[in-house]
Amino acid sequence: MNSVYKALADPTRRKILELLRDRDLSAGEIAAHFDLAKPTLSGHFAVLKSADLIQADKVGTTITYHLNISVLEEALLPLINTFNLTSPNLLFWREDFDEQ
Amino acid sequence: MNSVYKALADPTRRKILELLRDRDLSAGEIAAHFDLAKPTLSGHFAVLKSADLIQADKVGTTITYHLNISVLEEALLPLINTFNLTSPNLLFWREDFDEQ
DNA sequence: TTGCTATTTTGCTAAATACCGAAATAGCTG
DNA sequence: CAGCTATTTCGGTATTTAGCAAAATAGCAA
Repeated sequence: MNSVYKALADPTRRKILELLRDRDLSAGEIAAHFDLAKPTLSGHFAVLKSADLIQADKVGTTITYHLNISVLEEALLPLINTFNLTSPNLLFWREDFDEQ
Repeated sequence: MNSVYKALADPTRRKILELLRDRDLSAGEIAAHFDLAKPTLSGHFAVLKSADLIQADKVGTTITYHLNISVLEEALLPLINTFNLTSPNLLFWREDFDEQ
């Protein structure tokens, strides 16, 4: 998932994801956390959307963004697994589970 | 930390890291895996080095690159922890590191 | 020394990216 | 309808990036 890694390369976008971890936020609420113009943030939303990392839900004139955490997981776990970045027990446990 | 994410944003560099996971490789050996000119690869090595993701050891005329896995860990674990990316069921989605 | 090998540095494009202000879109309300 | 709000799209610039060929560096060996 190259688009996910590209999306994560920018600190503003990582911060947006972090904000959305706590709760869904509108574009304006997110923009309030940054010293950047709204069109700039809108561009970041588009990058995150095209990587499928966030989802937009429009109600009236407000667009609420929601974190798509499973996409982040799907993209990063291959990396984590390739480099054994977590305890190997996890994989062990999973294999045990499989046998049942 | 930002430099690590920037380094990971390019698929060629992710592939280089993946190659170095198995064993240390010289610049030329790495270059043989790609259809890119050597100066281009050399530029990628420089990016990975400045992110401290790899280490260069020169013996004679050969430069051998070594993966600095702890730097990758240190950079990614905050992300993994922030988003609680360790649920074991997701190991089902394991796929080749840079597939698509 | 000369030549060969491994690799980087230089100098240059083309493409991508981040940013902004202004304009456009779209929904709401009086 | 007109005006207000939320957000995006448009058009532009400045910076960064990925790529290459050619030149430079550096070690080795005849």
